Amino acid sequence: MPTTIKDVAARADVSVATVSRVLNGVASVDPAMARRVRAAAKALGYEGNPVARSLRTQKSDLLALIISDIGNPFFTAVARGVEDVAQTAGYSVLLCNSDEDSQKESRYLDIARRSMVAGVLLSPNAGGSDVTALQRANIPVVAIDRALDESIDSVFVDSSEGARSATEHLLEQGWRRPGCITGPREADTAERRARGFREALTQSGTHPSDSLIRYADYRVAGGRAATAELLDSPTPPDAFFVANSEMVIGAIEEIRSRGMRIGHDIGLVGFDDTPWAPFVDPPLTVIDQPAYDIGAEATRMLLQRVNRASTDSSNQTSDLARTVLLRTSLIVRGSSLRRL
Amino acid sequence: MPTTIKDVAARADVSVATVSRVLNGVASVDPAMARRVRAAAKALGYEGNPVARSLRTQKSDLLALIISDIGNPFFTAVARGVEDVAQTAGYSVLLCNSDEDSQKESRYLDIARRSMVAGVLLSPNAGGSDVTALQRANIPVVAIDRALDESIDSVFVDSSEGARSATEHLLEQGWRRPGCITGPREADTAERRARGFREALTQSGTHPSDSLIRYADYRVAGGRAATAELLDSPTPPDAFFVANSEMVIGAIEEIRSRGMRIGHDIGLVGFDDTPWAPFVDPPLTVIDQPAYDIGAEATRMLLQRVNRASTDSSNQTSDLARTVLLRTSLIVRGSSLRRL
DNA sequence: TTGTAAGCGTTATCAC
DNA sequence: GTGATAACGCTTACAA
Repeated sequence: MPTTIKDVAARADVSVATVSRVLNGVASVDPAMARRVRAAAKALGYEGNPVARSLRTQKSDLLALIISDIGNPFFTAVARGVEDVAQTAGYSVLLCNSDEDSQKESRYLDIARRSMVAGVLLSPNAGGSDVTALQRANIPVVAIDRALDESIDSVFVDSSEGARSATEHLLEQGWRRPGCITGPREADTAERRARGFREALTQSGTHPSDSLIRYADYRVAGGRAATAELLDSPTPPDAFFVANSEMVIGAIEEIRSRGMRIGHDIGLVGFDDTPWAPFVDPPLTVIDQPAYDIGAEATRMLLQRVNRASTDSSNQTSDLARTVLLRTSLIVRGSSLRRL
Repeated sequence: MPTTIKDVAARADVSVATVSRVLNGVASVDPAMARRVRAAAKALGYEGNPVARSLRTQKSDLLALIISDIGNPFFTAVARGVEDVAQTAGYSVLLCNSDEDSQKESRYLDIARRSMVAGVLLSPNAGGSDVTALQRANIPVVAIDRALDESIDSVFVDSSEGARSATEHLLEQGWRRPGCITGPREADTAERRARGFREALTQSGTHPSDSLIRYADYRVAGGRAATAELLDSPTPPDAFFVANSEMVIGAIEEIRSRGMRIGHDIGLVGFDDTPWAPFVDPPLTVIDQPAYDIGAEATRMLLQRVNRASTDSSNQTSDLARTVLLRTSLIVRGSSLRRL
């Protein structure tokens, strides 16, 4: 039986209304009384009941972060950024892993809404996510990593630029026929990365044949299968740009299993830096995303909306949605170099 | 304005009490009425308000999982196991990252309690965690990865056995002077792993000098510093057993920076398998923990407590705490082999 | 079997 | 400036 506001009121010999006012710093109360209240609250170790408060105010100090793959270091870095900013602003983060499963995702979206979270950060499922219920409930949403729709704030990197610079780098190193393994067709990041790949090829005067591109599932196994397919094609690529850090593991597996040597017979560039990238043999060249910053920035945007939503009772959808595009960077290591 | 129980009652032309009874399947109600209620609920898309329910029942269908490092693949695998079991049982998981910071941890512990979660899964902070408030509130706790205290259910692996087999393996491979880099003194896993290391040495007839053991912080940088120290000592080790997957990255960094070759000049065994362990140069030998199973099993234990706590009103601390010890396995790859 | 009503712990709207 | 009190949406005695 935790201390309630009643206990505090009784001890301070004031009404519960006054206690609430003092503790929330709303309206003005007699300084002496305020002191009594604060003393009583402290003495009793009063903490307040967030559930009751939520029921009454119809909101909480919880943020939901729904990510599509908790095993992906990119998302854990995002989560850190989110958490740091949220924490500082007095919010806590409910972290949900949808595992790229749209059923799980919509379940979590439901829970978030019904639990009256203050806002939702979402890395949308490849299939596209339905956030209309959230919008109807006036709960702000910010999309992370992938775009959602025009009415939703988003934070992500310029995927096609990243892909382009990866591919250009491969060509500069003397690889003749780069291939591309990207994510599922439904994911806009996958399309953008494929597009950047094509652009680089076109710009270099090569025709970007679709036979050099494979759409996989952003998973290790999918990456491996796609690599095998490409390698088995009549005119196999001599280098790969692989669009995330899970699939690149699969690519490495497959290449190794065929006895080919990365950095000699095959060039390789991944997407997303990881702690282990420097230690694989040879060290992995990657396109790095500022994952922490993505999380932090998205949370800042979300909290802006949250605050506006509470002040202004009007529907926030009237505001224009903002999109923040962060830059990737190329980190050159051994896997993309061409040693003969 | 979501549908409330009142709306359903009005539409079905019954009292709210009846609606509640039908939807919760408690007590018996007239079948015809029940049908009407269900129809109304469906028509209105009634979902129920978990916050109101929690306030009334003083519990929720949320589980809190507080882990000490979200960047560590071991914990993300644990999280997957937790989530799968929880999901199946109709619970959702609030995932919190304490980042090995006891302030953050106790903050999350507080939030969990005050949010009336049904139970808490905790990978205790190295410094030891205070869960007495949770126990007072009758919220079951299960410790993961590290032991907490005798009154708390726990699930973890036999750390000293794992460390012993790692060290024995190193000796069998012909390394003469294995060193050990373990976690912080306050973490019982760190002590246990150091103990296993010592035992293996003793058993082989060597005296396990403390100068071969370093306590670090389970982080990359700490692992690197400890490796450097050991390597700089008057009689440096020729092999390392490193007690987690973060620190082993630091160890590899340091060894490389000195131009030493793992698997030739230096042997190496890590703790925890990771997706990239097969690809570092040379592939990393590790002690593998069944992380997913740890999460799943811990959640099963927790849910047992949760159900008992709700049925039985007596204090659950009277039951004996259970400890489940899972087994590690040695995965031999190149880093522990001794090629001359 | 069903309905009425009392809470759960807050906040917010009133009168005073 | 302060205190009753209604309301948030639900569950659960207790009556009927």
